[in-house]
Amino acid sequence: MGTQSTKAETPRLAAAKIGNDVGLLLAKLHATGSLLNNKALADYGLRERSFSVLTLACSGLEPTQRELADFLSLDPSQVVSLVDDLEHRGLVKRAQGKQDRRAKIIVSTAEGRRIHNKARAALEVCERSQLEALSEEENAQLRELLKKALWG
Amino acid sequence: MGTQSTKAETPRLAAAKIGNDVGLLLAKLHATGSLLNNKALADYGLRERSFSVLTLACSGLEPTQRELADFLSLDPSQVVSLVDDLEHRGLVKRAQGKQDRRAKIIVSTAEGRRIHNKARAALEVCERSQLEALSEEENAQLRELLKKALWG
DNA sequence: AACAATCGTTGACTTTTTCAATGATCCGTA
DNA sequence: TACGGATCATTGAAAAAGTCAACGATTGTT
Repeated sequence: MGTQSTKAETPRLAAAKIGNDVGLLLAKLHATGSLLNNKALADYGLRERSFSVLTLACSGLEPTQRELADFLSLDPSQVVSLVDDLEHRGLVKRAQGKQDRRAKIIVSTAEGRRIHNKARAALEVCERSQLEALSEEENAQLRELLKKALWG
Repeated sequence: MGTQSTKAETPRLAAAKIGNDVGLLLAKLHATGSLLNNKALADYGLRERSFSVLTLACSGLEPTQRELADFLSLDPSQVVSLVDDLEHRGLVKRAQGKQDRRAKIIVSTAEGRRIHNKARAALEVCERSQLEALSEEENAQLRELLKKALWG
């Protein structure tokens, strides 16, 4: 995640054409965001990824591990580790797939939902501060554009 | 970057509240983008990061390695590796800092600029396909929002 | 029934990230 | 001017993350 000074960074280099490169802008905003998010989630023993898994486990959508891997752009083996960790801590559990007995469905426990609610609140504060330069409307606009870019 | 199927992903899980989490949206778009970008840059022996460094080296802004690290959200030691690689291939060179003799300024060679132009063209095609769900106007809007979020 | 494909899991392997230590240099201050 | 603390690039080691092939169990297809 690189060296991240707390003092406001003077973006002398943003003038370069690269400052228009969507790939870099995404990488940069993602990097600084991850740092803040992970810091905020540390109080709950979570990181960005385990939080994502927990969120989906709490969603009622009953995702399989394969779906989690696809949705989160992770290798299936990484999902195994994440779920192992959450399961050991009693926040989620593996249930057998309904149509497919190979698949395992990840569902949250009551404790998992409790932790999730707290963590989510903390993350929202965090996200707001990350995007504080954006108005409420621009914030929503950004979300919509990202979603559209991903899923049309 | 995890398992990435070529077939269109059915975003069943996007319905979850997490589909509104800016952090996840950024991570996801960045992940899929990186994959495509790196594939496109492979023809030139570059990756996203070395391309970024090369771009800044070509910009005329005469960045120091420290500035590169800050701007690209990398550890200074990672910049050393990236510059080492580009320098060995004759695409950039290290010059002594003007005011500060500790610092090293990274500048492009003629060959570096040649490669950069080709790579940039390839990346633009790639980026356009990544954001094909967005209109030209939305594309520009996304850029502006990301820049504003980063630098106000 | 046989076959290829898919799911979760494991383990090995590579790459990336993180961090502390170092010599050179800069800057503020006594 | 000289001292002391800070910053720069660099190195190397340790930790974390990512990649990949193989496996048993199960599925769907022929």
